[in-house]
Amino acid sequence: SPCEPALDLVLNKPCQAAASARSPHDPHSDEDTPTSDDLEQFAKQFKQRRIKLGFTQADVGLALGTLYGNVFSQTTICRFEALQLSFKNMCKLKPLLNKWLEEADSSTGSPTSIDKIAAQGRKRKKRTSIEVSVKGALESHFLKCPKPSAQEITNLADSLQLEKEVVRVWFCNRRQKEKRMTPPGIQQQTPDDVYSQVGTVNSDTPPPHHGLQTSVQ
DNA sequence: ATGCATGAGAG
DNA sequence: TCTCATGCATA
Repeated sequence: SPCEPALDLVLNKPCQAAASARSPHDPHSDEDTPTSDDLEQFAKQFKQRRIKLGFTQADVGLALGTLYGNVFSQTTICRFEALQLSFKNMCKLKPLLNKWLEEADSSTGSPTSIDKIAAQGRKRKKRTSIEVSVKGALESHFLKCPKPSAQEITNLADSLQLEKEVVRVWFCNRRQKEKRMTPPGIQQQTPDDVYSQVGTVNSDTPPPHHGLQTSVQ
């Protein structure tokens, strides 16, 4: 079968090797590649401030547009806050959101001009809803072969009675999901869980510092 | 908050 | 065709 055990469980991690050829002590290290933890911390702080300031995710997305010309949707802001974007994407967005944040609370009540760049005419395919049982089938296939060939996609689509294109896109989206900073299949433990976990009769202490997720269940 | 989709860019 | 950034529409 054309599908081989190409289990590239290579968890995407910032390939931040050298490249930081700057002076030993950098005062304001703001223009450097942040670490996963930096992003996590920032995202949390961002969301907190955003809410305290009384803005919705959509508000922020729009503000970025009227402020820097880059409009973003509520979806993107939401995913940023939840770390559901790729590491690279997070890094790109952070500076923008950071600047908005600064301008947001220091702003002397300057009314945000509402700039609408509406109107886009493009037939968008109606979202096809995939049944749970079918999703389960796709998921199991994905675990065995995350990158099926065109032929396999066709066969799979046929057996599941779905359009080939739908299956193809499903795999693309599923792969992208794996590349998020917070991939699916991992339970985000709340700070409280950390304590309730100390009592566990377990000697082999889990990774001292989180960061890399392990396999999916 | 998230599922399925689009389109640009790379190959 | 795939990846990647991004979002409409819907749960």
